[in-house]
Amino acid sequence: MGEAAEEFGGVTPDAARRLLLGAVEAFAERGFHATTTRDIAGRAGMSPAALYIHYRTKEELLYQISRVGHERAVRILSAAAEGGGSAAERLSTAVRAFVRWHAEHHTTARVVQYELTALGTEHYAEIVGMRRRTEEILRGVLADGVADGEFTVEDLRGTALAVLSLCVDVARWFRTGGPRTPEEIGTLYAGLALRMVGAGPTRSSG
Amino acid sequence: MGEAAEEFGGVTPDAARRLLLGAVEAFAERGFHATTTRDIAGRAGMSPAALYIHYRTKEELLYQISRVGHERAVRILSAAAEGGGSAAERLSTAVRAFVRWHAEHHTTARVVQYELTALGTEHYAEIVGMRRRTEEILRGVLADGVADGEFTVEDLRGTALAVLSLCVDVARWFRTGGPRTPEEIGTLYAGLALRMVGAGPTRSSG
DNA sequence: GTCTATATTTCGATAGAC
DNA sequence: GTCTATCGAAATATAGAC
Repeated sequence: MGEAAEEFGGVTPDAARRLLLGAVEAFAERGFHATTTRDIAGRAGMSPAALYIHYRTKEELLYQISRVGHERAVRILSAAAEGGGSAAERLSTAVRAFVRWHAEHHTTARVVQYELTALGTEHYAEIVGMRRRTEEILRGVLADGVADGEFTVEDLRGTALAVLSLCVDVARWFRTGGPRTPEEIGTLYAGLALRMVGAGPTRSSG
Repeated sequence: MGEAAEEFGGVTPDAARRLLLGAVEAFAERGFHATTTRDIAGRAGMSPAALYIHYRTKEELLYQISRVGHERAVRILSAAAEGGGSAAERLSTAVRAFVRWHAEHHTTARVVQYELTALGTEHYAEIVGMRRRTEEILRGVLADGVADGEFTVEDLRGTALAVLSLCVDVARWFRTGGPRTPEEIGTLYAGLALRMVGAGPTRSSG
């Protein structure tokens, strides 16, 4: 199927997982509102009615995708950001891992990052809370680097947001089979992020 | 109404412009597929049927918004990128202007940047062509800077795409009344872009 | 050009057999 | 737990009066 299988491997029963994977693909291709429950059920090899045995509404499918995806994204970012090493090393590792996830799991990531607004009010609020945590984690690394004198950043909040923008947007344009591997993009972006905070390798000025 | 009025001021007759402005607002808030023609007509103070006097389909509204918006965005970027000065000056001016437009006209920009996939096949192809031009313009500035020795960039294509990601993503998160003005974000991002190409002011290494 | 009224289609979700 | 069949609502787009 797709690279989304890895994210939702723990979902049971089997039919519920197949429906979730079908929904990820469909939402990523067409968007939540343009996707029909018939389409989702069809991708899972089931009748339209079968969807409602495992999920109460179409929105609940989006919520589960969004929740599990955000949990994974936060975990990946925090594992790198709160690991060992200098602020520069942690920033580099965090951006590389975060970007790599957005490229490798671009189908899931696209839904996670760009279909938020289709969530119901309460689900939306919950997800927004997780996204705030994401910003805080990255801002913490930048603050550490500034305190250490490793980074030169005037607008901490704005720069952290910019680095996140860079990472997240990978999900929008990445296509499997393109000229760069997820690993290569991760390495490129880690270098760009270091430069953005004033810690990157610069030219030998001329 | 909104900041979109400026973009579409030249559209006549009056009813056609009001419908376009209503569509921009609705598409930006809910997305193309979640927006009803009744909603658009309602925002324009008209009946649902009146829409079809001025536009053949809902998709044609999106196409007009997308076309005019992309034309404006390309013009803003190219005016700065192909102006005078060093590569660093042109990059700085281009990013500042491009970001500022995405912030000031975030409603239009959100539709322009994130509702592309709802376009019909032929319209989509036309818009993709304009977006390729956008990438080429920015890549040209970066190439100039590398040739001059002003910039240090290994992956020209990847770095140009990253700078564009940064600019475009402003339309996703910007809210009027937030802590920063469009001008301030433009200045911040111009500095970040310079750093990304190895031309930014860096710390006095310790 | 704009309205009221509606044709036609399609969608999300449910009922009931198995 | 899955299916066939379908309900009721809502959508895009059109018809015809004014």
